[in-house]
This record gives sequence, C-alpha cells and structure tokens, in this order.
Amino acid sequence: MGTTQPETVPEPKYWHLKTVIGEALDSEFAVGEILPNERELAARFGVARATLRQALDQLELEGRLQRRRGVGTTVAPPRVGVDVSTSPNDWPGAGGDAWQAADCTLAVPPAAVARALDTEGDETVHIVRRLLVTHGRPVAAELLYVPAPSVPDLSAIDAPAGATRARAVLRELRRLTLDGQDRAVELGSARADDARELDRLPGAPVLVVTTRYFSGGRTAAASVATYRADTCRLTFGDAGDLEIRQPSRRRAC
Amino acid sequence: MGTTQPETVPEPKYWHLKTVIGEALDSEFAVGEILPNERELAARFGVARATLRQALDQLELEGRLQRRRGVGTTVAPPRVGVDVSTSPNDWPGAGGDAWQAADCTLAVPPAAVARALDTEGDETVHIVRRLLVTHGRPVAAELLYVPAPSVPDLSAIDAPAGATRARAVLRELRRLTLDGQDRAVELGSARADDARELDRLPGAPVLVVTTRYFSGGRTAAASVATYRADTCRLTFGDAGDLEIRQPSRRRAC
DNA sequence: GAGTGGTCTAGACCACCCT
DNA sequence: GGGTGGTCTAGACCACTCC
Repeated sequence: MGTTQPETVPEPKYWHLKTVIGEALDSEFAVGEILPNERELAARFGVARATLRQALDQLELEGRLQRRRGVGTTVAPPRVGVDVSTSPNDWPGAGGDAWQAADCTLAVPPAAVARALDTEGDETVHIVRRLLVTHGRPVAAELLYVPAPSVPDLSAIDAPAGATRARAVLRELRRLTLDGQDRAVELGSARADDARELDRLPGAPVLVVTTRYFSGGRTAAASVATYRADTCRLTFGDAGDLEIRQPSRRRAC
Repeated sequence: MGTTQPETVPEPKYWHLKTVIGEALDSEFAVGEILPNERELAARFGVARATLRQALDQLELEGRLQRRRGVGTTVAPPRVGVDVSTSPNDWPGAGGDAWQAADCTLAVPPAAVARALDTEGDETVHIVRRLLVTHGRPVAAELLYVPAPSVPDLSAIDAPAGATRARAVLRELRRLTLDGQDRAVELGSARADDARELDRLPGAPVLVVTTRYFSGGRTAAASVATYRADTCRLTFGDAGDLEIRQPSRRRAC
C-alpha cells in the first residue's frame, strides 16, 4: 500500500500545540479571560509541562497571552500602537508627548553610547530617565544621554537631581535648534532595572529604539528607549489603527 | 552576627550564566569563532544542559550568538543595519531598493490584511513575494498585497505568475501617484514559509513591519515584511552606523 | 558514523499572589 | 495555605551536518 504522506518531517509538538491553542484563543476565549493552569493544560494535551510551556512562550512572544506568576495566564488584548514617529524637528519632551520625566543623574555613559555621542570615554553626561505610560500601563522606559555642553546654562538650575532636574534638562535642551535625528529599532531583552519599571521579568523581550539628536553639526543628545515587545507595536506616521493579526476577537465582558 | 546581604533574592542561574558568557564573548572570543558544545559548556558551569540553553537562548535573542544544528554555536557579527526609512513618496521596488521580486500569485488575503486594504473579505488580490538579501544573507521576506483595481492594466501582461509577473505588478503600481504611507513595527515569530526563506527555524523571532500605501484616497497596497530579529536592526534616516551594544569586539581573523 | 543543536519527558523546588 | 507560573535537573531520542 502507498503512503499518503510521502516524506513527512514530523512537526514539533510544541509548534502544533501553539497552533491549536492559538486557534482556541480566537474562537473560545475572550480578552482577559483566564486559561486553565499549565499543569492542567499539559495533562489535557498529553504532553510534559515543559513542552506546553514552549508553546505558551511563543504565544506570549506574539503578544497573544499574558502570564503572571502567582496569578495565571490570561488572553492578552491586542497590542497597543505607540507612535514613535516624530516630526524631524522635535526634541524629546516637546509639545504633548506622554513621557514622564522620572529622574536625572550625572554619570559616565556606557562605551557604546559615548561613541554615539562622539564624547570621550570618561566624560560624564546628564542621564534623564523617563517612563511612558498609556492606558495606565507602563510600556516603555528611556534613558536620555545629554552631554553637559548641550545644556550650558543648567548649572544655575534649582534641583540637583530628581524629576525637577530632569525636566530642567529637557527644557534647556529645547533651546537648541534641532537639525535632524537618526533612529534604529532592534530586538533586545530587558535589563533588570528596565524590567522592574516595565512590570516584567528580567530578560523579557523588548524593542530597543535608539535615537540620536543632531544640533549644530554635533550629536547633542542620544536616547535608548526600551518598549515592551509583548504589549506594544511601534507606529510611524499615524498607523495607530493598523492591525495585522489573527482574526478579530471577542472583547472582554 | 549580621547578614551582609539583607534580603537577597537569588538571581536565576541562567541569568547569571548569560552575564558570564556574555562577558566571555567580549573578552575571549572573536566574531565567527565557535564555542564549546552545549554539553561541555553545561558541564563546565555545573548546570543542566537545559539551563545552559536558557542562557544561550537569550544571547541568541540579543543577536550575540548564532546556533546551527549539526554545526555548532558561533559568535555572531554585529547586527546589520537595514534602512527601512522610505521617502514618503516611494513605492516598493522604486529606484535602487535591494529587494528581489520572487513570485506573484492571485489569492484571497488573510482577513486582517483585507481589513487594512478596505476590501471585501472574499476579494482576491495580487500577492507579490519579495526577498531582501544583504551581504549574501537573506534578512527579510515580504508579502505585498495589491488589489486588482490598483493595477488595472495588468491583464495584458506577459507572464501569468512567477518573478516576471511580480515585477510587472510593481511596475504597474508605480504608475499611481503615492499620497503617503503608514508603518508599524512589532515582534513576531517566523511562519514556516518565512522561516525557510530566512534560513531559520519556524518560530524564530522576527521584526514584522507592516506598511500601507495610500493613493487617491484609498489604500492602494499593503505589505507585511518579516526581518530576522537576530541578525538585523531596522534603521530610519541614515542611522546605519548607529550601534548601541556591548563593548566592541575583536573581528574575525 | 560521529558530533552538533533541537525536542521532549517526569519529576522537583521556589517565588509570588490571593484569600 | 493553596495555587500559580518560574527555574532547574538528568536523563532520552531525533534531525541535521560534515567527514
């Protein structure tokens, strides 16, 4: 007798599981609904818990699940679009951006940042920490590196550190004319401090957006912003409603 | 006696391992160099192979390692910058873009794409498949969806399918005036077909760039491009040399 | 055939959240 | 205290590459 499937390469179990569960999410679950726990799901599908977790890991990476230790696994809402397109002549903190300045310190930046800033390796810069919160959830943490020469009149300013000083640095920065900017997006994993602020575990996947700000032929500032890759989608130019994903799902009740 | 560390939360082993190996990569290995195999590394660090793999998984996610089944684990070169910033009035395939048109079919698009195109659910569209190769390596695969009304004069064209027809669709598309475009970037995992073209395993992390092209008040086309997240970095506006990463490493000999 | 990374198992213990 | 997800182990077998 002939074989119906000539040369089958067996599909990994976790991959098949991911497909099955993914389809179930679309048809049988509403956003926010809680799934059976991992031990039960594993038993139900007849696999080891580690294998089931491999499937859930993927679904979480795709932003379709949300897992919280001690609580459970829930169906994630669609990713929220975060507009990262700036008019090429906007400094950070200009106009109505939703970032919250959190802190400001003076320190030597990592070597890679120093290189981007064209500063010497041991030169201290202002480091402004900001947080982006939308819909009540933290979605991004940013470090903005500002060499002292970019904000020459800062010395007389009020606060020595903290949010007040952070806002002062941003305000001083806006006095420069911005000639242009540069941007790159890549995948990374959350460092411990970012993870804490983003309410995730260290190592969680993040989208890292690095930006250089040019003024007067120099790199006047640079920023490294880490966005939660599970819950958000970076949009450029008003693509906030763009949503290419699985079939539309039922809303939470 | 007092405890020197008041309330220590033990750092996971794999996290510590990742740090240790990451530092070793910077100081003791050159790009392209092959690491000891996983069983030996696990033994050397006194952990189970699964734990070691968790650390390597992270380093691979960050683009610092490259693993190939049957071959071994090598130190990855720095991510290659791929410029995805388009002049707002450029159609895909215009001017000197490096994409290779591979194929063209006529099919009903996924529901989410149909929604983005404002077409009815059962309407067939041209689907152009393209591949982006830089430095001899495939870095991205794209599906471009073009509703038939966007390329009205296509019917008389030569080839019924294949690369020739793909180029014909792109050529016809360029006859429209492009009013603007939209863009979003998010994290995804490679589908089986994309994975094959990108020389990765299914489920590998990818950066998904979705673009809508507007013309004459309509969405004239939409594309979904998947970029290898391990090997590339999306750049906007000439940030090709921007590289915020770990300390610079030695080059391959 | 030997060696590599990829998948899978069946357990164990831990950190965290809720009640 | 009971339940959840997160970490870890010590194995096993498989798919792939290269010699």
